[in-house]
Amino acid sequence: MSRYEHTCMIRGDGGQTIRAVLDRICDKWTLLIVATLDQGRLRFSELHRQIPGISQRMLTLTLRNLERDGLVSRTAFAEVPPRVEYALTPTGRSLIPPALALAGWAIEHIAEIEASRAAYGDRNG
Amino acid sequence: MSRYEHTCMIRGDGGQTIRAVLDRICDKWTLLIVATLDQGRLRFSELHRQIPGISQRMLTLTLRNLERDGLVSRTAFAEVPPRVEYALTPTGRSLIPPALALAGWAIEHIAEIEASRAAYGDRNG
DNA sequence: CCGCATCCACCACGATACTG
DNA sequence: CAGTATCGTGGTGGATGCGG
Repeated sequence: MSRYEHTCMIRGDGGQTIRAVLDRICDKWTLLIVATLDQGRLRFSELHRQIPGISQRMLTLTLRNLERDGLVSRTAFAEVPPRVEYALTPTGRSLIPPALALAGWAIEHIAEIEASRAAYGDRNG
Repeated sequence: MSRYEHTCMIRGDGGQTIRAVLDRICDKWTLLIVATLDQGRLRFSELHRQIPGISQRMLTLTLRNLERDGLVSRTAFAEVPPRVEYALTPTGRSLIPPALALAGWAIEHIAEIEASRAAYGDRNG
C-alpha cells in the first residue's frame, strides 16, 4: 500500500474527520494543556502557573471543552478553600503519541520553515 | 526516559515551537491540500476540484503560504490558457507521516469524542 | 485558467472586574 | 481558590466581482 493510499485517511470523507479533530485540538492552548497534564493530576492553579501566558478565562474554557469531549476528567472537592483537580482520561492520553510526532516534526523543521519565510519576505513584500 | 519527559518537547519553550507549527498547519485547509498533493504535481483547477468546499480565495491564499514556508513549489507556464502546477517539496513530504499519525488518531477516536460531546450536551445546555 | 481586490460576518481570544 | 460576566478587537474565511 503506497503512501498516497494512506493519505486517503486524511482526504477520506472530504476532510470531515480530520477537520473535526483539528477544530478540537488546534486552538491556542489545547495541546499545551494536554501535554502539561501528562505529568498527572493537577489543580487549576497549578495548570495556570505551568502554562505561561494563558488567561484564567481561556484555561477554564479549554478545560471545559476537553472535559466535554472526554479527554480530561474534572474532580471537584467540597472543601474550603475549594480544590479542583484535572487529569487525562485514557482517550486524552492516547493523543500524546501523535502530538509528539507532530512536535518532533516541528522541532526538526521549524528552522528551515522560518528561513524560507524570511527569504520569501525579502523577495516580495 | 518517561513519556512525561518526552512531552517536554511540546511544553519545552513555553509552547513557542509547537504553536508556531500549529499556527502554520492548523488552519482550515493546509493539511487537506498537503495530503492531496501527495498524489504528485497538480494544477490549480485539479486541486480546486479535489478539495470539496474550498473557495478559490482560500485555495490561493493557502497555497501562497505553503510556498512561502517552503512546503510547496509553484511552477507557472507561460502559455495560453495559463497553467500552474503545484507539488510538495521534500520538507512538505516530510509532514505527511506525522499528519497520518494525527489522522489515525482522529479516525480511531472521533466516534467516542462525539459521543462524549453529545452526552455532555444532554447533561447541560 | 488562474488569481487578486473588496466587503463583511463571525468568533477566538485577551483584559478586566466581580463572585461563592 | 476556582471560577463567571462583560466588553472590545484582530484575524480568518466566505461571497462576489474584476483582471491578465
